[in-house]
Amino acid sequence: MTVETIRKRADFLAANRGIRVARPGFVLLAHPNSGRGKRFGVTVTKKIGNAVVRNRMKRRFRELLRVALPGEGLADHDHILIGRDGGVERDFALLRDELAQALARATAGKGDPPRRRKPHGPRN
RNA sequence: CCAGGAGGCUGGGCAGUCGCGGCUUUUUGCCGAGGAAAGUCCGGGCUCCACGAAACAAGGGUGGCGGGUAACGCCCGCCCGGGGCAACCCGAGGGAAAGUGCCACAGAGAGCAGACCGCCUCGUUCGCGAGGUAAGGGUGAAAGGGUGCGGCAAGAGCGCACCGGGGUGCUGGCAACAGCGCUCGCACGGCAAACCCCACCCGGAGCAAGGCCAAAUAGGGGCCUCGCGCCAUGCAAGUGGCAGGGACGUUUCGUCCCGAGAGGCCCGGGUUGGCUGCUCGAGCCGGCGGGCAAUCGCCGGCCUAGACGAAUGGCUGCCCCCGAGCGGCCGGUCUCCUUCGGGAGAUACCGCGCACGGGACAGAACCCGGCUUACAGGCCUCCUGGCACU
Repeated sequence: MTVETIRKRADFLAANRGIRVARPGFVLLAHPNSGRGKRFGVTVTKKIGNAVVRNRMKRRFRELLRVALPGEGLADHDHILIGRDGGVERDFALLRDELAQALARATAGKGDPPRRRKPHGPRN
């Protein structure tokens, strides 16, 4: 089976309301998509680095998801990986293990609390 | 060999495996980032918009001369000025005799010059005063040509020679310009990256340009068919009454609501989306020819990413380059011993082996020509100066 990529902005925004699991190199979002199969998307903001760094991170994340999703992904869910600082240098095998852990937590329904927007004050 | 100058190339390689984007005969196979893809600073192609042509105005740009080019602010060659022993490097390099403006501070004086000190002459009450003088001192970024000789009271282009400069003629050069002659004692300080003047160039916006297709739902327009009860009032919209239909409640009845559209066909616009523009082009490679060169011509061959939440990646092995570390190692080198066979020790340096770490700047987004900036390491060519050798 092929795993589709997510291309619509609305889907990315919807995933924000799903299960969220944070790991050192990335944040995993999982959100039910009403029967459209396993899909994935990648978000790397300009905060992470220049075009070379961002593209490299996206390529590595795609490879991670391509390997992991058919076996460990959540059925009929959108999976989004958000890049964090340090995700480019991090060892690929380590990232693979961390993605497996994150998917296991998401399957069990245990996510980290969604990020709360603080109108003022420093972000933790 | 050392030091220096100029220019060009390259930007890890091979293999396996799992993937991604295109094309494909959809099994299979082929192709798939850069020299800067970057900054978006110039110049074009291509689109749409505006516009009789052209000129002028405004605004912006360019600025020695000649050539190259589709074009350029780019490139090549040359000239002039400056720097360097030299190779070579640097220069926004038109006009200051069209006009306006500025030249701070210092200084006596800063642009139709100017006597502070000094020098000279005369006078003198010996304190100094009057006059001459731009050679010397001092100030300054700059003091109205420079050096020398003559001259003079002291001086001064006052006179002369050479250099510089202005004017003019001849010669060479396509030209910028150069050389030579004659002439003028010198009249015209600098700044135009101050305004300005002169010559030449420029319409605007950009592939989110532009073109095509178009579902569901809602809405617009046209035509046809059927329908749009009665009374009162009002220009009309509307309002009231009666009749009709519906909802609630078991019915009489009460309360509330509805009461003019419906159907068919056609047309146009158009959101999300899809297709196109989209890669055959001022193209790349090789050869020959013209030209000092930039570059141009001819012939032959080749097709070389076209993505759009955006494809080039992950892992593994071998090799290459660099770094520091470990090992004294059948190498080199050094020290000591020696029966001259060799032996023992050392390891800064060269070489060797072993694991370890690292391999730059950076990712196509309509396409070309440039410029600028970033860049680990490696390779090549030419030239200059010096030293050594034959």
